[in-house]
Amino acid sequence: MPELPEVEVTRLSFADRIANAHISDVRVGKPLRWPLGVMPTSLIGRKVLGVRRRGKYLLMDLNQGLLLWHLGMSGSLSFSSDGAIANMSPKPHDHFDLQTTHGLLRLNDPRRFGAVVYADSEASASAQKLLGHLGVEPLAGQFDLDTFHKNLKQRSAAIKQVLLAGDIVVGVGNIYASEALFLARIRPTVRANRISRLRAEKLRLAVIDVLAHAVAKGGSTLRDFSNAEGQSGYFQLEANVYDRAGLPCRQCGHLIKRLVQGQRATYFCPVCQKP
DNA sequence: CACGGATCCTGATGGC
DNA sequence: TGCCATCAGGATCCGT
Repeated sequence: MPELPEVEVTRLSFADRIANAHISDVRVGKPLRWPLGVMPTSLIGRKVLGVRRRGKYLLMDLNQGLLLWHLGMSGSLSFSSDGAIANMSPKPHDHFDLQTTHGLLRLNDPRRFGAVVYADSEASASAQKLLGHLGVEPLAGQFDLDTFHKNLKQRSAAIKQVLLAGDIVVGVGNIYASEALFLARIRPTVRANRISRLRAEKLRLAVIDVLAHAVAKGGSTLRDFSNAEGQSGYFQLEANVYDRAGLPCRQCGHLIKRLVQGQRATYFCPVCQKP
């Protein structure tokens, strides 16, 4: 479900409200992608210091250790400060509850590709196994052209798949990869190491632009996205190419094409986007 | 070490 | 209406 913008919007919707809360209970539902890595009851009494984001992970700092949250393909978080949701019994796909003195943080994830993982510190092996290989943050001023272009030159895979891999720059998922490549006018099948410095700069700016814009719009192109306050689902950002196979390009009118790369759908305009 | 494919799981959708 | 195949926002593991 979530790419970087959805994760960030989710974070913004509850981080302030949960800060300084104390964990009063933990409920674990069906197994998620990875085990929690600690006895759930051992978290009771700890204090939530804040919530950061790294790529598509949310990092919840506790006064001792931290929790890493990932929403996978179909996950979403809800947080209720009042008692309304706090008293609601879990629905079938509610697989993790963090009850705090400020409210209930609940993970709903039908496909269970998401996870909540405890780590003693961000530098610990369990955290680094998940975070250690991640690329730079695109919206934190660390995403510079020299490094980006140098990294692209070392990769022979298609640029779409290199973006998705997340080890050069994080947060670009399947929707925004197609959208960014459209904005940069680059064909998704172009090998990364064949991209000129000039085109790498266009792509860098396109990635920043599409992600920042989606965060600012408070949501995304996702049909069923809702933040942790339950505000949902407006399709605010109009996709240029994603899920538009057979429809006319908004720029030139030619028909958008769909192809499959690494078992993932890719959409592009064969006229606007050059090999 | 980078690449391509298989894999985890459930629900929605479309064709017949 | 039922059944089956296909597809879906992610990321890891494995063989090459």
